[in-house]
Amino acid sequence: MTIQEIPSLIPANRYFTPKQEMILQGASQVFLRSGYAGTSMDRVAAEAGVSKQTIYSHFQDKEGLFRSMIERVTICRLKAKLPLAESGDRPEILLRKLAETYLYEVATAEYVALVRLIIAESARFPELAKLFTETVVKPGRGLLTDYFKKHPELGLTDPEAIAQLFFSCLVGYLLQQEILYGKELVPLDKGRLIDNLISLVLR
Amino acid sequence: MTIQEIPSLIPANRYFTPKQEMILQGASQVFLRSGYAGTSMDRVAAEAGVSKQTIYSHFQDKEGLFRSMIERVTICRLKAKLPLAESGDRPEILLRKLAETYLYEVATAEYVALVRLIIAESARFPELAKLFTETVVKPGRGLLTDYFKKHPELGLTDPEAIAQLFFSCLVGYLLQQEILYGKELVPLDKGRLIDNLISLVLR
DNA sequence: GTCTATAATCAGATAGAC
DNA sequence: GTCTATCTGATTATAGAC
Repeated sequence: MTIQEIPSLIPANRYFTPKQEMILQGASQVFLRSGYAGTSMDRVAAEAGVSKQTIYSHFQDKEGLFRSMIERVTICRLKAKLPLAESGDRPEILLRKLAETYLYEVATAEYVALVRLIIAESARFPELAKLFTETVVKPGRGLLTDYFKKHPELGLTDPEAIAQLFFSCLVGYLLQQEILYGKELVPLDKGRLIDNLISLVLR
Repeated sequence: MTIQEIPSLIPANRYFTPKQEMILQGASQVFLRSGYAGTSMDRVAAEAGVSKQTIYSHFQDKEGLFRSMIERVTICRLKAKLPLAESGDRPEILLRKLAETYLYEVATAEYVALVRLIIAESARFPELAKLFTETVVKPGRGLLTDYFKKHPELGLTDPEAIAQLFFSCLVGYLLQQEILYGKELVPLDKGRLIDNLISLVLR
């Protein structure tokens, strides 16, 4: 389940020069913290330590910069983290690995900010929301679906739906706790969610 | 489980005059379609059929208008929809009612736009995200938690976690399918999700 | 209370020097 | 290629007439 499977959405895995990387680094800082509209090109220039015109000479405009930044962060972040599940693991181990990897390793503050930003701009930049779905959700769901299909002894008659449900649960929990202030208002420990999710699927 | 339980977040259930209602109606149209930054006060004035100064005479500024609009839509929408579950129902009926009400009745296009907007502005307007959590998540989770506690025969040792999981699943599914273009890329029928969610919880 | 016209600000994008 | 300085358009908010 590698990145190459989504050719239409990724612009040829574009190469960036060191200066472009600097700009993207600064851009990600500001965009992830302040959102698309809340980010000025002046601020990005200051953060990246270059002048505004330099940004415009490397990226077409603000939209182009934003697109490149989201693509880079989405792909970098997921390329490293996902390929971990050994199919030889026992079901309980595999499911726990998946859920824990997602909630404890993938779901950093930066990742949460990325998700919020992609949701916020999903109408203006639908292709970025689609990239996220293709890069994060589809591989994860596919992996788990295949696993369930290979293990009929688990008694899961609709592997695809259970796999979707599994990840929906994790994403919904994250949204609830980290973005909608559930942590303050209706807190629930990550471990408790994981334990109960697994026990529901496997019992 | 009524609205009065969240006094700190709701500004005295403020009364709006007919003209203010007109403005809020226009504001909700534009804000929900174009987001906070993408909405100009000129556009709101045109949509509401009043002049800009009239808006400013009724609402302090753009932020105040936005706050009032979100509060009104959130409360109106949820006040009507949630109080439906009869505790006398059999578990399977009750869970199905809850899930179906949420996905088929509550989750209209307008509701999805509201959720997206609240997430998008959750950093700038944390009190609105909190209002949403208090109005939607907390009552739903509380209702279900109480129900699970009254029915130990279901064998759910951690009612609170299962209740959170139940709603996280629904919200995550909605986010995935409706906002992140899962409907196009990794479609899954609402009915299949509901059937599988219920079968996991009750089996 | 409501409208028209206007002030003030800000941010995206560009021109031109080096 | 990179920087400083500038232009231009849009937008929030207000002043003042009716």
